[in-house]
Amino acid sequence: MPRFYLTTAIDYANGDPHLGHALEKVGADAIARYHRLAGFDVHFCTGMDEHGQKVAQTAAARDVDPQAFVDRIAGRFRETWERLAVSFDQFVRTTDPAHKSGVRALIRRIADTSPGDFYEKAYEGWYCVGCELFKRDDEIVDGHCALHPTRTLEWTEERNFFFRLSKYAGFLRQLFADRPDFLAPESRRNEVLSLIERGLDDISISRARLSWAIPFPLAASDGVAQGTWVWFDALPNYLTATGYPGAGWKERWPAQLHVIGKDITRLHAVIWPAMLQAAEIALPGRVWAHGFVQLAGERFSKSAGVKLELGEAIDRYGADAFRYFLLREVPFDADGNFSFERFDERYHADLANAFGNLASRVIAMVERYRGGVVPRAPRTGLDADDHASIAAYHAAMDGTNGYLLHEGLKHIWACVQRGNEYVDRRAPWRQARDPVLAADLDETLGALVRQLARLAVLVQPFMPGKAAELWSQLGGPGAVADQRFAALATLDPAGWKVAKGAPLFPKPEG
RNA sequence: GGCUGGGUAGCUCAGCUGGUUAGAGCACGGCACUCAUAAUGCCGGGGUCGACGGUUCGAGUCCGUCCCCAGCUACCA
Repeated sequence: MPRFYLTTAIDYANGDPHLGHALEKVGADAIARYHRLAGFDVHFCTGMDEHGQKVAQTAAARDVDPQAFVDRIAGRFRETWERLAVSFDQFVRTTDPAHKSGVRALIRRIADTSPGDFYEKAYEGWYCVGCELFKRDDEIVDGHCALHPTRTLEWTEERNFFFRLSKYAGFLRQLFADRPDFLAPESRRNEVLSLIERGLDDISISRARLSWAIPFPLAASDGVAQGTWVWFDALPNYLTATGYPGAGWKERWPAQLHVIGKDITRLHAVIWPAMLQAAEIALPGRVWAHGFVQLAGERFSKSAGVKLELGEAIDRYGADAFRYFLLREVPFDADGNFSFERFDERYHADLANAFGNLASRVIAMVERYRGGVVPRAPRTGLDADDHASIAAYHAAMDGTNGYLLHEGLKHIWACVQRGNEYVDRRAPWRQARDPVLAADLDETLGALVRQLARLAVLVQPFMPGKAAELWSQLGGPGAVADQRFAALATLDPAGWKVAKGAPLFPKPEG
């Protein structure tokens, strides 16, 4: 069975999960579930980035131990993803002992494999004891730190380790030439290409005085202990999650796909490949940079003040509808908007009226006209037309053209629309009135249940809960999650016993 | 400041190498149907295609200038 190891970005443990985090996790989950249905042996990894000055400061401000603080945040993220049915197989945390030792092993390996890629350099500047940070000129007001005007700034020198990123410009240029699909969508790829052409600077990768960090494994010449700076701490999580450098890590690595936000493209498409190359470790297959959700047209990000209670949005119609809305409304290769007005519209139009009601009317007619048993029936034009839509669905979902989840949903809904048209055109209630038309009625109902069974599978990556409900109402064997796309063309529900349940997408009264 | 992408119906968008009356979904209006969550199907109204100028027999579709939005990036501080 082909393997498919995919990851999401790990989120910074400095606040609660929000809509932006949710888009990425839900999108990656749809990709993961899609690949399971396509027959891949999927490993889906997500997690938390828990070190750094900000975390330490926030924890201190609340008078708690940093580890206790991140434990609590990580718990809230996990709970949120579970509530959203994100089917991760692994939840990595950068404070995990295994991650920490993996990072140190990776750094030592680079030092061994590519001696000279790490070097020490002195850095000097104004240091604020209050912030425990060097300050840029624009952060200094009247000779004092803007945040700590009562403290005096100290002109300080410290030695840090640097990574010779500049050395890898040629390698990266070659990488992007050889593997045009390494980074997508194309707009992101072009940005990174121009970045590389402009030239790359070496990056600083350790900090003295950084206490809440993985101890940097190489000794500085001045004897001052260094903490590992973010690049070499967070990025390797994808690798350490495989157990690196322990036995068996190569069975999972390299990852087939990193799903990230467009704001961290540079880290994943430039720094990360260079790090791996320096260690002579295989590169991941692809990096996919999704866009952002905006709220009422305003930029929504970890630091922005624009907020929306995630719980409130999920509670409105449930996790499945929330997942559907996000992935349908926000193009997965660009930005999109979230609004409750739009959410309500789509819930009613797409889910309740079109999809839910199609299931409802078809199942009701099978019960009423055929005692609940799906009649044996020949294939029809409905099947043929649907298969064209299904081909388009795969083209949007399987990665060959990127991961255009919104397009995938669009093609599923073309089937839904076709199903409703078919019902009206065939008018099974009329066929039911005339015994001479019994075979026609069988054909109509058989075609429709066949379509619903297909739809349950196609929609499963997006709405796993509702897909299972529908599958169960149809009387399908086993679990919908265990179905395979390959078997869809020959899927035949003849003989299944349907049982109409509660509406799939009930409308709130009023 | 530079670079990239974009500005098309109320909303979200499609319109390939220029060619008859500019399309889809949602929203809105009318008709049909009654199996269904008063759901569905059909028909329809609605757009100076960011602005101005140009090329052409003919331009959302090409060229120039400008305005606006988003992203990447630089410099100053």
